[in-house]
Amino acid sequence: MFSLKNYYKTILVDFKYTSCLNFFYESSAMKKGLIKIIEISLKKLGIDPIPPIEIYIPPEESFGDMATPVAMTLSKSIKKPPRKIAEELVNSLKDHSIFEKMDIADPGFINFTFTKDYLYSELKMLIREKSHFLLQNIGRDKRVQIEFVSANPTGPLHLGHGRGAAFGAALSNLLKAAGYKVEREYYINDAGKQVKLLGLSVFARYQQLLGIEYPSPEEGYRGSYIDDIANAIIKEVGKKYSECSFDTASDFFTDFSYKMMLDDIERDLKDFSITFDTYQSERELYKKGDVEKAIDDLKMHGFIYEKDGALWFRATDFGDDKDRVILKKDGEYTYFTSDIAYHRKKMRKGYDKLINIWGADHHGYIPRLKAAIQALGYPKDSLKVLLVQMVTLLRGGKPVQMSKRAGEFVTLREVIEEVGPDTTKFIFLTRRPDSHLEFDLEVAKVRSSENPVFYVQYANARINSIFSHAKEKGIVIEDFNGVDLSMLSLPEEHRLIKNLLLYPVIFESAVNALEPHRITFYLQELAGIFHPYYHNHRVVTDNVELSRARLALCEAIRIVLKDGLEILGLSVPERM
RNA sequence: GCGCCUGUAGCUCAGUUGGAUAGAGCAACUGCCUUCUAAGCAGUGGGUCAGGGGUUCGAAUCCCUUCAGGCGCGCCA
Repeated sequence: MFSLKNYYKTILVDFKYTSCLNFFYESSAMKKGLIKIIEISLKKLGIDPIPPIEIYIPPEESFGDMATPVAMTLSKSIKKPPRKIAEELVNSLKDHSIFEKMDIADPGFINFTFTKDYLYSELKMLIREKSHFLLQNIGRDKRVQIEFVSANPTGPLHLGHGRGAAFGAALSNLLKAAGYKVEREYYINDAGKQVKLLGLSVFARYQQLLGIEYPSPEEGYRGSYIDDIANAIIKEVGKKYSECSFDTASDFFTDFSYKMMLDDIERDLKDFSITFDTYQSERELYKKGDVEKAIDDLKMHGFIYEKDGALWFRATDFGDDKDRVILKKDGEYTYFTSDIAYHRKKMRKGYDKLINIWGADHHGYIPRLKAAIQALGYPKDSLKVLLVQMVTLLRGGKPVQMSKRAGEFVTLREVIEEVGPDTTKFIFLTRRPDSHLEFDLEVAKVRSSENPVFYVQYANARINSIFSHAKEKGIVIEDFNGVDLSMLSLPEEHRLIKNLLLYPVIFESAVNALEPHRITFYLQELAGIFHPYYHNHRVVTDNVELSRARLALCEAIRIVLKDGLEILGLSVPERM
């Protein structure tokens, strides 16, 4: 009988692995193990240098479990036909007990099929050591800060912010699961013209609501939320500021307004299950002298000059299109200036990597910020800016009119209320962030009964239900160790096991590509194998041993589903 | 004019960073609830991967070019 212990021994003997546990838990055993085995065989065959070994899942299930094109890759450099290389490699791998078979396909693909015993042992590992199986220490405790949403507190969140929020949160969860130390931050633009304009817009509305004629600012903010703030102020201070000038009331109105807006935003995010670890205020950067220090720093390094009565930063020294003003001739700083200070502060906190998630409309801003980071003496790629493309909101195929000026737009809150938070998130997370997204309210709503998100969640709920049923029948499993997994002999069961064991492969690729949506697609696939299996075969039957084995399989599925759903920031309902 | 993103089935989107015969969901049509949940299952149809050229064993994927859509090119934020 195959035993895991023997397998470890095989590896120890063959490859002189001093720490086989690392080898197993570092990533997918199936993939990494295979890579290692091939590398060693190639070395034995006298091939040097050994190229990076590519392993992928074959296009047809019948081909095998995993495949490599390495023979083709090598063909040129060692001047041998790919088929010949493949044959030699397969030959040298023959002794390994984990392969049921190895096939060579034209022009030189090698297809590997694992033994069932190997699959069972890996499945057992998944169930027994789930934290090790799921937590792959790719990040090695590196500190990453992810800044996202950071919407100006001058209006409610819209759907575009929602996309950034869903993506940012999922990415944070993903990296955290991958062993990074992740901090999520929201940058509050509470200084500068925009919040002041908000204050003025509210001030005008305040006067109007008190029956005093006062012009709303030309380019000011409108919409019912402005009324809400103005009414809240009336409730708070009554007519205290009626008929006084904006100059004297400016601070109060501005502060009151943006703080109320910020509360709203926080509440919206909370209802979307998005949380942050830290908030950074722009005002605070000025107050604490961070902005001054940043400018001094740049001056010291000689990247600042004066022209036309303003101070300029030599962004062109680092590849930007033009130099940028950091102190205007009217004595005000630009938005960019505080942003330099902000990122300087971030860098000085000692993160290994900064990730900013921005709306794609800000892409033109990247070169100047990266220029600033380099001018401050940090490597260019210490900051990674991920762009999230725009969202077009439709209703029944027709664009919903969005006029910020007229205050007519659909807020994130309204969408969540109409469509539901999980469905909304799922729609965001089934797309690459850089693809333009069409969000049709009618489609999202109509589909909400048959939405893919429920398909995945339902699989988990179903499994819970199976376990309750098993309990009623008197089958309770305290320890899966004693379960005989070789009872799982159906092709569907082997498919499920293989799919589960591939989760770490998908996970790792999602981490490396910074693309949580790969998890979403994987979960749909897993659920798509489980549901038919459930339909065609009963888990709990009179055959107790078989029932126990199938329950173990269900347990493994539940572990992976839950892990994936949690990474995506979706709820995991126990029953539906 | 310059820069960034996108173009894949009727619709919305994936496509393992260059791999084998390009996939899923929705929509359409046909069946299945006396069973551990029908938010489920089984089946059918659907493609010039925007067009053209190139790179190589191999391209939806990389390079060039044309076309189409979106966004950006402030001493605004």
